Amino acid sequence: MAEPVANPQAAAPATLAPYLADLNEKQREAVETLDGPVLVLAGAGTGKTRTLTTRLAHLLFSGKARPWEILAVTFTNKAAAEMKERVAALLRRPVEGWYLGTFHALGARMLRRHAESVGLKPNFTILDTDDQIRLLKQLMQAEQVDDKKWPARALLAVIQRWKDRALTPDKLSAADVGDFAGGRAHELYAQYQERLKTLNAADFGDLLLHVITLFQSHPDVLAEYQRQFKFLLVDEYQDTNVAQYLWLRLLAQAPADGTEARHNICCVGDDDQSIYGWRGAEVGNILRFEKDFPGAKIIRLEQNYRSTPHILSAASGLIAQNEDRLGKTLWTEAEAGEPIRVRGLWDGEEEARYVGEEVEALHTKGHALAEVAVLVRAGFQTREFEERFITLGLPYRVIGGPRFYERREIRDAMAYFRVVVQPDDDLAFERIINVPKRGIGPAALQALHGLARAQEIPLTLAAARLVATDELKPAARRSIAALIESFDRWRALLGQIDHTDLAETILDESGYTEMWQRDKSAEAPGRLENLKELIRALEAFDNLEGFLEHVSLVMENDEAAGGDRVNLMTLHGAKGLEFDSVFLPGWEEGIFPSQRTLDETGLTGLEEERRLAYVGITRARRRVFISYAANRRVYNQWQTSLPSRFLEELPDDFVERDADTGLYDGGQRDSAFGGGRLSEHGWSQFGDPVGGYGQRHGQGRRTTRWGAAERGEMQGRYTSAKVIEGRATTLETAPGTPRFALGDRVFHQKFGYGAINAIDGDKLTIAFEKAGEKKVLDSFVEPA
DNA sequence: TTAAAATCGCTGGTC
DNA sequence: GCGATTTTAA
Repeated sequence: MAEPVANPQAAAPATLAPYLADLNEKQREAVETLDGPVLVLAGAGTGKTRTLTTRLAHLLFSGKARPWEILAVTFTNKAAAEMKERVAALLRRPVEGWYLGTFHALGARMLRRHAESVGLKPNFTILDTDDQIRLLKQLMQAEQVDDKKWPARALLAVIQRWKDRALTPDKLSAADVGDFAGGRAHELYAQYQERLKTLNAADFGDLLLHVITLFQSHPDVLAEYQRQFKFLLVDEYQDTNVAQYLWLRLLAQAPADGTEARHNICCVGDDDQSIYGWRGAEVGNILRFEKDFPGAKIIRLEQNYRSTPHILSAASGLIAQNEDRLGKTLWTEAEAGEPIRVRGLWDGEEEARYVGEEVEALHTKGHALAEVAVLVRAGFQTREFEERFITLGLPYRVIGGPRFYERREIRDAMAYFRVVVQPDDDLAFERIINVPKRGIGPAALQALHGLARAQEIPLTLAAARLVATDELKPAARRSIAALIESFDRWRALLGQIDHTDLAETILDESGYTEMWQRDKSAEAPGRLENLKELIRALEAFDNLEGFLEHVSLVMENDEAAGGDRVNLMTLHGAKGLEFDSVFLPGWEEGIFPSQRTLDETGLTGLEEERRLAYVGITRARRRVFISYAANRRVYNQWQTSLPSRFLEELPDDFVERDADTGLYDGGQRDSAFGGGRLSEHGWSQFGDPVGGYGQRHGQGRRTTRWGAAERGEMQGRYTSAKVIEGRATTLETAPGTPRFALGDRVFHQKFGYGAINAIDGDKLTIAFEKAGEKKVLDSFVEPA
C-alpha cells in the first residue's frame, strides 16, 4: 500500500490529534465521519488502508467504541493481518480477540457458537474444494448422472454461485435451476447440503449462509449481535457477493425491538477495481450503496500517491470507457514521468525476449528487480517468461503458485488429524484409508460404503464393524483393523500428550512419513520439508482442533520472499500491490480481454476485463510497458491475434507506440505497422471503426473482424487468415479440398521449408529442414 | 492392485 | 504441450 507522504497543503491545525495530522482532507473526513452509513470510494493508490486503519484507531481514541463493539471485515487473510498490524502500531498495543477478520473467519466464529441452531455440532469440519468435489462425485454416481457430460466441478461451480447469491435449496426458484444434468442440479444441491449435515461439515459458502439462516430464524441471536456491533467496517466492498451483502445488512440493521437505530456502517471500495464478478461478486452492491443505506455519505479519495500523471491519465482514459461506474478523477502532484510504452512483437517468444531485455536494462541502470513486475492475464502465461528469465539468469518469483495447504502431503496429513479429531469425517478417512498403500482397493472401500449406508453410520464405525466379520479378504481386513486400532490409540492420546508430538506420532506410525522417504521422485524431499513445516506451524496452537480451523481458514502462502527478484503473477494476484515498473504482456484480443469472459458475460464481462487492465496499469509507480504478439502458440497450435482493443482505448497523449517492422502487413501494404512507429490511429484501420467492438463482442455474435483479410487485401503471410468471433483467431481451412499431398515441399513462416510426412484433415505433419518435425495447420503453410 | 496408456481440458483463485 | 485423471491391461 502506498504510504502517503505528508502533504504540505493539507497541513493540519495544531489541535489535531497526531494520528490525523498526516491525512489529507478527504482521508480525514473518511476517518471522522463515524455516524451513519459511509461509502468511501478509494481510488487506486489513494491511501485506502491508511485511512481504514486510522478510522479504526479513531473509533477507540475518540471513545466512541470499545474493541468488541467493532466488526471489521476483509476478504483476504493478508488484508486482515495488515490491518491488525497497522492498527496495533497506531494504538501501541496488540490487536487480539477483535472482530477483525475475513468474512469467512468471522462467519465461522459465529457459526461455531450457534452451530446447533442449524443442525451442526460446534466442532464441524470446514471442507475445501477437494472434499466438495469428492462428495459431489459420490452423490452424482448414486444418482446416475453422467459425469462425463456434467463434471462434478461444474456442479460445484453452480452450487457455489447459488450460495454466493444466498440461495439455499429451498429458496431456489425454477428460473435459477438451469439445465445442469437436465435440471437435476437442484436436487443434487439439496442432497449435498443433507450430506454436509450428516458429515458435520460446512463448506465456505455455508459459513455465511448458515449464519444468515440463523439470523433469520433466531431474531434474538441477531439482535444480540446488532447491539454488540456498534460500528461496521468493510474493506473491498466492490467484491462482496449477495450473501455477504445480506450478512452485512442484517448486522447493520437496528435491532428488531427498536431499542436504538444505528446503521453505522462504513464500506470502503473502488468500483473501478471490481474484478471478481466471475466468482460471484456484485459490483451492484457498491453502485447501489446509497439506495441500500439511505442518508449515506459518499467520500471520494482521489489524490493518488503512487503513480505518475502519465500513468494515471492513461488508466483514467481507459476506464472512462466503462458505462457502469460511479466515476472519480484521480489526480497527483507527482512529476509527469515517462509515457506508457506499447510494443508489438512477432510472437510470444519474442515478447518474452523483449520483456527480458527491458528488465535487464532496468536492472543495469540500478533498479531493484523486486520493483519490477510482469502481470499476465492467466496463470499459464507465466511459463514463457519463466523460461526466458531462466536462460537470462534473471532471478524471479512466481506469486500465487499452489498454496501450501493445497499440496498433497499437507492435505493427507491434515486428513489424518481430522479423523483423529472428528471420527465422523468420512471424506478425510476415505482420503487416507489407502495412503500409504495398505492394500485397500475399490472392492474393500465399496464394502465399507455399503455397510455405512445400510446402517447409516460413519465410515470409521463401519470399518470397525466390518473387520469383525469375514466380509473382507484377510489382507484388507488385517490392515483396516490395524488402521482403526491406530486411530483409537491416537485419539486416546488427544489432550494427553503435546499435540505437536501427537501429530508427529500419527505421521510416523501411519507410515506416511516413511512413504515419502521411500519415494525417490524429485519432489519427495520437498514434501518432507513441507510436513516438517506443518509440524512447526502446529506449535503456535494450543491443540489440533484450533490448528485445523486455522488451516482451513487461513494458512497463508508465504512465498519464498527473500532476495531481489522479478515478480511474475496474474493481474488478479497483483491487486493491492505496487511496483516501480510494470510489464503487461499479452494484450491481444481473445487473451486480454479474455474470449471466455466475453462469451460468458458479454458487455459486463468486457467492462470487468477493462477494470482488470485498469488495475494492471495502476500497479505502476513510474513505468508501464504494454506488449502484444501477432502470433502465439496456444495449446500447440499457432494462432494469429489482433492487438487488444484496450490499446486503442489508451489516450494517445500518454502513450508511445512501437511495433516491429512487418507486423500485420505482410511487408506489402503501407500500413500503420510498416514503418515501425504506429500512427495516431493505430490499428483501427483493420476493418472496424472504433466503437463498434464492445457491442458486437458483447453479443457474442459470430463476426469476422479482420475485414481486410476477407477483402483479399492481406497478401503475403496470412492469405487465408480469418478471425472468427468465439475462437478469437482461427485460421480458415478450405473445406473438402485438400491443398496438399504427401511429400509436398512447403514453406512455413516460422519453421521454414519442409516436406509433408502425414496429413490428418487440416493438420499436417511436416519434417522441417531446420525445425524438425512439427504438426501444423495447413493454412499456415504454402507450397514452396 | 498396480502400472502403463489414453484421454481430457485447459481463465481468474480468497476463504 | 502439459499435467492430472481415468481407463485399460497385466
